[in-house]
Amino acid sequence: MPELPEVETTVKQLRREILGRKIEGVWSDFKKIIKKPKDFEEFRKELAGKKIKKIERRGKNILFRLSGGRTLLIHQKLTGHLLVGKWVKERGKWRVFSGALSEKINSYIHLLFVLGNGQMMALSDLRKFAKVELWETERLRETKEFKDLGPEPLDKEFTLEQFQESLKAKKGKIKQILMDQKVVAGIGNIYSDEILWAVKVSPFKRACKLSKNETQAIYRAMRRILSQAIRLKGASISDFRDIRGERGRFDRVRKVYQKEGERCPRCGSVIKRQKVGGRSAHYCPRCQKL
DNA sequence: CGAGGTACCTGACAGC
DNA sequence: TGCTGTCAGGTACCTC
Repeated sequence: MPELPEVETTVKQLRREILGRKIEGVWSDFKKIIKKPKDFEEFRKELAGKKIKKIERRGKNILFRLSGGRTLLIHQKLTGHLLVGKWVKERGKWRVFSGALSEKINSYIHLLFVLGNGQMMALSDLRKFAKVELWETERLRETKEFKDLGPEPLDKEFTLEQFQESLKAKKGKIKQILMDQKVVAGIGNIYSDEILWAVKVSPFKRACKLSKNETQAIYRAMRRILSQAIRLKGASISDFRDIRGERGRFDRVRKVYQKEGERCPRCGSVIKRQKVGGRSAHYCPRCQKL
């Protein structure tokens, strides 16, 4: 899935394109993607006529604040991405009619919101892991998932002291801790690898064993790299696209993620890949010693 | 509580 | 050409 920078890119572009629009209709060929309400007809009825008043990001979640006190939540998981344009269906596939520039045919559109002017917002999702939920805004705030979400790493209020405090008691490996949405919201596999390479810390190092200097370096690199990735409109290593179907440029500057067997740009050693908690960590065995 | 496995899906790619 | 196994930006849910 898109991580924080990719979701932020999407949200910024959506604000420009569809803020203030009314949802006129909903189409889906994979209704299981809508987790709440379970019944698609109910989902369709509740959305009909709602106006998109605000679009926000919280961690990796996209929140559409709608009229009538409702919030539409979309989590894109691994391969979901939102596209804005106008499509027509031809031989079972959605073809771009207007709006999107580079994505001419998309076989993975499973949910479409008709927004008026013939404009549409589509959720394309190869692996169908994305989740879509419609909430009463107040109820959503009370959910465990939301209350448990950690601070926004780019928030001014999120201080180094806070970060140090949250790592102090963690026995887990730092890579896993960085990806734990309860510790910090929005970091996933790409950016955790890139952050740790930047500060020469092993992904296997226990969070509680980090020195003050290391923690500070991670904190700073986290903010720097995420901001840089947002400026570059995210990473399109797999199939993330922005809402016009265009690729992000972070993958051009990444140093280790999915670069197993290549040379470390800093010391020339061969980049290794090793599992950490079920995910692949990519790192330089020389720069990032345990 | 934490750690680890599995489930949810589809597709690309390597090796036989 | 197929078949098999592995891997893929995430997270929920289960068991121990």
